[in-house]
Amino acid sequence: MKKVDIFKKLRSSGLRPTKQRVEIAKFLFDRDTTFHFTIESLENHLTKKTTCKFALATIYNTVHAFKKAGHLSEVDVRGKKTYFDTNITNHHHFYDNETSELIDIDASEIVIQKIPKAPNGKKIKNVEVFINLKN
Amino acid sequence: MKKVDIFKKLRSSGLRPTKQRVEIAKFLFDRDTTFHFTIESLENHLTKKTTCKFALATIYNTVHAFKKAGHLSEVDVRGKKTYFDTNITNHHHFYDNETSELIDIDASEIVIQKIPKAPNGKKIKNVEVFINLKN
DNA sequence: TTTTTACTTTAGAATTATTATAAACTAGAA
DNA sequence: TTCTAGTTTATAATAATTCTAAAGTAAAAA
Repeated sequence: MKKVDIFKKLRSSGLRPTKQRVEIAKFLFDRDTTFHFTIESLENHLTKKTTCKFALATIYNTVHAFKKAGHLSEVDVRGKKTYFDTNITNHHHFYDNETSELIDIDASEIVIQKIPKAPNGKKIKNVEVFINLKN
Repeated sequence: MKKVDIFKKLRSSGLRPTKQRVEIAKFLFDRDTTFHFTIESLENHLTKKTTCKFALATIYNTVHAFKKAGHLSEVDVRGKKTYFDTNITNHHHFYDNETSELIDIDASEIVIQKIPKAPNGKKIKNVEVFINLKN
């Protein structure tokens, strides 16, 4: 992923490229592997590794705008904090309870042989597999 | 499930059978099908359908004691509220985003053919399948 | 380039779900 | 019946998140 894409991400999310937003986008999208984070972990990084100031609200707003635009997905993890994922493809997760770490599993790595059909007038939107790990 | 079990549930959770706890246990366990709830939905029912008073803390404490004793399980659902399930067997869920409703799927209804092996020194604790529904 | 306007950031307040606290109450043992 | 340990309760505290309104800034208009 190239740096130039960052501005595309911002534009397509309806966001002006301010200092803060560029730093957030750079950190989230200018990387090769997918990345899992919480607002808290993102804030820690930003305040440590960049020179500019970040209000929490700015981080929340920017992350939500990216999510709304489809550049980030949200992962359901037991607990209070919301986890986000830069991988927006259909995929699954390992979750390590000891370290609270998420690991992506490519959709092709899991094959489901049998699945119940959706109830009444409903359809299946997507299937998420969550594999809890232990030591 | 019979009413007599309720006292067993309470005892095995280390709880004295107070008015409030008996009502909660009766509502949760004296039923044929599994039940999904949040603390809020449980409180709504209890205040409407019973004569005794419930402090929120009592509901939280009782539900957590049941969970700790293994009489309730927790379900990961996107959102702020914690969902509980009276089905403590290994099973899966449909989730209807429109109605915020959970529906149990028996473990035997889903067969997984291919699954990645756990990373490094980790083992698979359990596999949860979450099927999102749409209209 | 300057002005203007609409969008942004920010600190702090508000909200929501949950947990902790400490005083008044109660079940069950003695 | 009395006593003691466990309970309920209202309220405060905490944690994550969202809201707000004033001060700041990017980009369009002049």
